[in-house]
Amino acid sequence: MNKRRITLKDLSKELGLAVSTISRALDDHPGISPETKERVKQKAVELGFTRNSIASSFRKSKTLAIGVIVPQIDIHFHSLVISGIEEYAHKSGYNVTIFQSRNSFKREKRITETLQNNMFAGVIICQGAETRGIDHFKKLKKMKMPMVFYDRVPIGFEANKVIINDFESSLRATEHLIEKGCKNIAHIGGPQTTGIFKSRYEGFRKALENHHLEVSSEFIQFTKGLTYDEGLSAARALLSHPVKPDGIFCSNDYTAVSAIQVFQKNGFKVPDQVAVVGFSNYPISKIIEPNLSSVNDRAFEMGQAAAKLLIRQIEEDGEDLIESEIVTLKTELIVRESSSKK
Amino acid sequence: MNKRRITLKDLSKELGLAVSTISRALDDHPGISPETKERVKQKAVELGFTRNSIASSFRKSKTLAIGVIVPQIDIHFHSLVISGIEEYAHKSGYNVTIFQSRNSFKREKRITETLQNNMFAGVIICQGAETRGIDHFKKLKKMKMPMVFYDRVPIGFEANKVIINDFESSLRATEHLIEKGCKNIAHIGGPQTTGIFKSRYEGFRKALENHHLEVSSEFIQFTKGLTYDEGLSAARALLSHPVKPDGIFCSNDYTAVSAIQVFQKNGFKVPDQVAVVGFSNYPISKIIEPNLSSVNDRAFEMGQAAAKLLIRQIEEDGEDLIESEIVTLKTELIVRESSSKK
DNA sequence: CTGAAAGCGCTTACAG
DNA sequence: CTGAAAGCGCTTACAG
Repeated sequence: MNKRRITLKDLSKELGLAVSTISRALDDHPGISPETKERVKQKAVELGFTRNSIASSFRKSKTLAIGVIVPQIDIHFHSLVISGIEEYAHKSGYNVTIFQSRNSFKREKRITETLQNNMFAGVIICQGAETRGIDHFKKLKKMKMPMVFYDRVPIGFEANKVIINDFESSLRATEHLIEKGCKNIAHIGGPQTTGIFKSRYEGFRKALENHHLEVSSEFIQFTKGLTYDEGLSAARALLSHPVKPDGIFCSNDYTAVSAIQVFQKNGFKVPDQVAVVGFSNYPISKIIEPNLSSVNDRAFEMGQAAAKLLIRQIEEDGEDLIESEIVTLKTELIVRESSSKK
Repeated sequence: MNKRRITLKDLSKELGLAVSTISRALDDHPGISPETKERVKQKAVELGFTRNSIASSFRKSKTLAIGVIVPQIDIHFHSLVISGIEEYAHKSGYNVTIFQSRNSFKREKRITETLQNNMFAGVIICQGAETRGIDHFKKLKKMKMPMVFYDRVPIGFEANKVIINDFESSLRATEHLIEKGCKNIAHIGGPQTTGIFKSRYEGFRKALENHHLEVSSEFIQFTKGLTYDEGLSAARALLSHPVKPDGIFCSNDYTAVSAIQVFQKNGFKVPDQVAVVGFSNYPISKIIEPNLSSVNDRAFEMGQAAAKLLIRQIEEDGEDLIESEIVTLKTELIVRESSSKK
């Protein structure tokens, strides 16, 4: 037999106080005497009362739950972001519910429909790679759902966003290679249909331009998903040309590791003959030998910032002073051995 | 001005049908005529009605939310487990809310208190390293909260659990080294206060015993957290002895990578002079050179199995036929170059 | 400082 | 096949 949960009514009977008084006492409502509060709280502990937060949310028609839509949670970048979100949300009394779109547009749309059911106070979203159109986001916006996007954000859609400056970060990373004396710098990049990878490529180009360096088209290797295996192929392609690069800027760390390994295996010294810089500062950058220089993309802080922005929006509640805000986090180039030429 | 959400009552007025009929029609209740169902559903779409699931949960006093307590979500093993949980839960119509204990016992206790508020239909838990006692779990159990533990599970507490056979897996991994001809096998292990790491060590011991091999205490290196850096120290300690190991079994992949690097740097050939096997089959095992042999710990499947077990328990609802169940997943030793001696 | 009462939006047992 | 009504547990505006 299931024991029934203790309710306010039970406490009310036990203590001979009105249900409303009990509720207020537990809330530390100002107009309740300290003695009463004490009695009520003691009894609540004694009977093992916990407020039914479903009933409470229902009555107040607001919840303390945040939804997060990510392409895939077991990608380190995303799990770090979620960790940051959870950290900040937890401090503020919110729960975090995760949804994986697995880069399926259909699934992403279905999730946004689920989110329209009042369960969530707000949503944090990283778009899937396959996302076409933004009607599903527009629908959420129309029903005033507080929203924050991060990393892969919809363009041409006014909303709160937390991003890093991919262009600027890549420009600086490439300039670092130039300062180290590299003249023939190659790039291993991601799909150019994705804004952030396009920006990283453009930052790379801009750095070369600023320093009047040329780059032949064979030195630009775009991959579909920046995987380790694609990185191996890209690096081999770079090696197949008569002129060899003396520096490589990669749009993530996996491909940078591939580049290091392929060049080393072919007798090149890293960093002296070819310097390599990656992007994301994954744990592997401190493990691979030589240690990999990489742009710290601030994933954890990105999560915290997104949660902060969202919760502010949830709690300011209607005073639509701010239409939307774009927070750009500062990145940092972490220089390690792979680009430390003498 | 906020538009008010559409409710059943609105549909009722629009269609001249009772609220109860609307509710049932949307539910595909058998006793409603197909024509009525059609009309109702059409109108619902037209007005953009979505059921208020808070109200529904409240009324039915059950939710479709699962809570997951993990030490830290940005550890690859846990993010993979969560991915598996989300995958299965999503298919079954459940949401997944995550909580990080960050290995703090205090935090873990606080989270279990949060979970007692009716918001969650069940919980999946991986204990924190610091957990002392199980009173907080007992409390959850007493209020009939469906629970499943995975990986680091409480001993002496009857509950559903999903685990792998750490002892057996380690025994086999060590025997693999023995079959490859290793005679002096060392071990880099985790804290022996944690059950799974103790079992891995014991599996290692058992394999040696089965083959009448001795091991000196200097060959057993326990670390606090199996980190890469601790692995480096442990490997150096192994090297500092006059007799060198010709095989190393490590309780995770990070320390295995450390071992490979330290031994290589000191002129040892891996696998020919020293063969190495890790545990967990992390992505890095396919990247490090030589590629690392490792035990696939089935993290994703563990998540799926845990979700399946939990949801079954939630939905069987009272028919307490099964007191508790322990699911043991089969692991698999993935042999790669690091242990492929000729 | 405390209480009585209404009502949030839904579901379901009961009635016809 | 459809409807009227009760009620889940809480919060809050109103009254005193």
